[in-house]
Amino acid sequence: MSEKEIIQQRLEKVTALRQAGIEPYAYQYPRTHTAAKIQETFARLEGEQQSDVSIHIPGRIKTVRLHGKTVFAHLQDESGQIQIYFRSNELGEKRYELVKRLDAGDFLGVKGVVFRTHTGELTIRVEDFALLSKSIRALPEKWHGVKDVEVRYRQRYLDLLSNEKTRDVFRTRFRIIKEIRNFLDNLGFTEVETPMMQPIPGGAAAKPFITHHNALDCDWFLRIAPELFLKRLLVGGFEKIYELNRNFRNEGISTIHNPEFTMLEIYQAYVNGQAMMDLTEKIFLHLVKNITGGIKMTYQGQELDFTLPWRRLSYLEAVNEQTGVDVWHETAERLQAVCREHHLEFAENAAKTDLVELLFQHLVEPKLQQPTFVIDFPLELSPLAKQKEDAPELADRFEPFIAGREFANGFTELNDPQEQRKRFEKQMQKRARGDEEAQPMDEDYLRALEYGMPPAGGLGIGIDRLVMLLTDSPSIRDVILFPQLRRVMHHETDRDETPDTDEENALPTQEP
RNA sequence: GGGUGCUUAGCUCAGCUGGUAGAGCAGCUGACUCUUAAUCAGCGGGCCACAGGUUCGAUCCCUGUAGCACCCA
Repeated sequence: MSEKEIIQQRLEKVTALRQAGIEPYAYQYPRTHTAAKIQETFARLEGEQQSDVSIHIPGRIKTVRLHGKTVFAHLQDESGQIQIYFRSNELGEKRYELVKRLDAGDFLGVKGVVFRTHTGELTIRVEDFALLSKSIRALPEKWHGVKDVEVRYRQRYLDLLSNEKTRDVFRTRFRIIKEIRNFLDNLGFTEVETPMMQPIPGGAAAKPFITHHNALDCDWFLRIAPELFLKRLLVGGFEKIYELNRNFRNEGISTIHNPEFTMLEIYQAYVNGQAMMDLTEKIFLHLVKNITGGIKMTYQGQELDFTLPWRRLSYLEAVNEQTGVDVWHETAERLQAVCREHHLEFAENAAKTDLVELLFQHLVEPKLQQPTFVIDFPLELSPLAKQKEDAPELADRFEPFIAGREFANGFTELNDPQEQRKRFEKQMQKRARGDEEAQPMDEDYLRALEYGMPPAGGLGIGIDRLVMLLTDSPSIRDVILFPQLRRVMHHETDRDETPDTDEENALPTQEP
């Protein structure tokens, strides 16, 4: 039977139910127990015993096994599954006829007593039931679930309702986020909110998404980072703050990049980058212990050891070691030659630091499997970070790498407004040379610094990659509920059913 | 942006050297009052992603397009 015919048939069931005086889409159902609660409460029920009182439980029918005068089915709710058992002689012929018309996928509420079957499974002997919502499409295959990755991402609800593992990953994701908030709140940090729509997209090296404000007739940008606004809050007197929310970057999509992603940024007044490095270790250790249960864990078959302290590695020394060249003191020509040796492409006008960064990304990063802090980045790559006290060409900055990936970025915040202005000017020169990711001048931010910003440490942690790590997921799409995919116009079946409407009318519009 | 691969029933998948399509699940009919991937007997269900080309004939070969995946930039 084709999909269309199944839908047609189920719609006929809906009509038939209404004619019989039964509303197939209910408003509510009382719940005394969840599936997990039943398993827990009646765990010691044995033999002919059954619960003294009737319980009520709503859920979705996952499987149905029809046996003439009896029916077994499994009901699934958020907590798990419970078997339910219908008997013709207990329900009466008329009610039993309705049971036989139920489909996998329907939401059902049942009232009954709990007992254990001969094969030992806790089961509800149904005394009464109510249809809560009629499903008119066939559920994914009960044994394999949805496998097609495209369906899993585009119709995540099917993935969630048919694959236990997917539910687990997202439960863990939201537990991680909650755990981070608890951890920071306990340390006295305040969670704040700053603009998602910004007049100047700053705080990171990335291309922004552009949006348009109609009333003001001007372009705004979806933020690539909240950094510059959070530091304005330091100027305003906040001392320990964090923001945990979405950033948007207009870049390619890959297994570790989604155009919108979740970022945690933390700022603390009166401490330096070293303090933020300590905080990074504490946060990671806390999460690894809480989520995986130990201090060592496995990611994609590789064991990772989070025992403190993590290895510290100088950025330049690491590149020197991998290239066998003292990169900082070489000419651009020599660095270009080294890049070519390793088959790395670069722009003809690339600055020396860009070439060194290229070498770092391709030769050093893949080697950093065990948790490692890379420290002392070139200042030119760090326009918002303070210089190292004893090495002004370097930034007082660090990035932790795990499994060959960057997980965070932190530094002592630059609070000298004159120096910050110079850094912006240098970025503007890069922009003029065609570097679209160089950071634009932000006069409003400079003015804030001129009023005085306390010394402070800052830290940003990419939450999606962190969740990938802790759930052993190979792709960022596995940890984002609705990852960004290309637009598909309409499904074949939807097209004929959709009435002809003007494209404009189909879009939601805001009332004046 | 470049390369490679995938797209067959609602779902999970077969399909040989080019001869017009198969299974299991789900669905429908029937049997069955402790089943659990229930079982047994039967029946339906396909624009083989889309558009061209080659051929007497294309799910299969060629070209293009779309979506997805992986690798590279």
